[in-house]
Amino acid sequence: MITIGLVDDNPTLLRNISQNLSIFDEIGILFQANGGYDAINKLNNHHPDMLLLDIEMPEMDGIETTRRVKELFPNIKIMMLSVLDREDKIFEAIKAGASGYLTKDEKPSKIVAAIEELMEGGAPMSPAIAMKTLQILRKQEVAGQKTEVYKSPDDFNLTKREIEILEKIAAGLTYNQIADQLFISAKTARKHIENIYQKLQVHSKLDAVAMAQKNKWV
Amino acid sequence: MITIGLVDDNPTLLRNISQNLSIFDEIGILFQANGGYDAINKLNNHHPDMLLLDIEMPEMDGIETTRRVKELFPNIKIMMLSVLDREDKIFEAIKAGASGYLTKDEKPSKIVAAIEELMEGGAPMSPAIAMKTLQILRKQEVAGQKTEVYKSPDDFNLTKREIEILEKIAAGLTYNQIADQLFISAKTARKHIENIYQKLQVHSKLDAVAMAQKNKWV
DNA sequence: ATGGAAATAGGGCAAATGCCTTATTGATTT
DNA sequence: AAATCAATAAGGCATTTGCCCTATTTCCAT
Repeated sequence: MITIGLVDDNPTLLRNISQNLSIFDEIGILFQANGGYDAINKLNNHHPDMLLLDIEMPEMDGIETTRRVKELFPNIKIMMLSVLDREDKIFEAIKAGASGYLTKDEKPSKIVAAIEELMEGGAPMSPAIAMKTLQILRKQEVAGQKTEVYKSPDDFNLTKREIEILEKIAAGLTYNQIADQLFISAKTARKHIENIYQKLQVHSKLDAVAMAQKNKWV
Repeated sequence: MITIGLVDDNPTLLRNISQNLSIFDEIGILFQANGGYDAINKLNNHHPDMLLLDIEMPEMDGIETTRRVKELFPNIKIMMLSVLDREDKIFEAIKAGASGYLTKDEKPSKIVAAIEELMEGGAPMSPAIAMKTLQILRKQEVAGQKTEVYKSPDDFNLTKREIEILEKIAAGLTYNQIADQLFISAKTARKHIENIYQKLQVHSKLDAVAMAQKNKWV
């Protein structure tokens, strides 16, 4: 069962959503809060998998709430709820740490689907919002466009796992730390790194990171 | 009914997907193509609502195909199919004009849901890919507008010699190589580096270099 | 079904690294 | 003149790293 905290300053909406979701067995509403402060307060006693968070609230809005919740409880996922699909709000929300973004007029079944998708690591968004997100991405991309002489990890036959490891190296982790974070033995981590060195033709972590940075893999 | 063109160089996969989708009445497969050229060719006679497009193809890959299709038929929507979820491919694809991105292992029902979401103007993505997209967005954001406040080496009381050493570290040299280049003993080089670590509050070459880069000393 | 990656895990060893200590010399500051 | 600091040099030691080796399991493709 996926546990949820509901946050909205409008009591009527709070009740509506709560009722709509109560039909579904796979969803459990742990608590309801009427604002950002109330939500953070209740998080001290309840630990839901995710928050459904209204973006327009007085005092502390959804974005600021997201920022604070993410700081205190990084593994609680955040789904933004909004009546509007204001472009600037979307990317503020994503920046703050939200992973999903729904308009309030979605059908309950869609909301449940979105909740499940979020738990699977996805980023469910209502269509109009998803489209805005793509637009933002395309725009941003063009702005940062360079002479693209960067090689792809494919050119070196790096596997996904190896790229993952490379990121950890770049983060300055030791073999043991990498092993711990990826739930593998230190020996395996070292083996991966050996293979990376082979493929990249380097001979130290420093060289590997330099290579990764030069090609913008990190 | 939503009409579709299927493009994949692998005949087996082509057949599989086609069979899986044929069960659903709301989907109609207008044509199948085994590559980018073939697809563009067939688009002259058929006009589907969207293309399901394999990203890894010989000759013309999914991204190049997307670019050309979007140029010729801007209102045909593109859903990328891929076995991988490589970050660089994702944003290449989005830039080229794709609106959806699925891994091939999705269940048929999910694929159909994604197709419908795409027609509603959304941007359906498999969870892992959606997460990558958010990461790209967050990263791009930081790159775009940053008022970064860089510290000076003086703030850490680094001496000239120490900065010189730091540059050598950043260049990936070992203690011995640094010693050779600066005409000092390896012991001295190591001592300098110890002092640098002290002052920067770091504990490895990697961390020291990261710090140097963050503050634009290198 | 069979072969080949990819991911996992481990042994062993020499070199490099990180960190502690002390010491000398010259330059700068007080 | 004394105190400080930067730069030099060295000894010692535990840990990490780089690089050999082998081996199993799973999954994918021929």
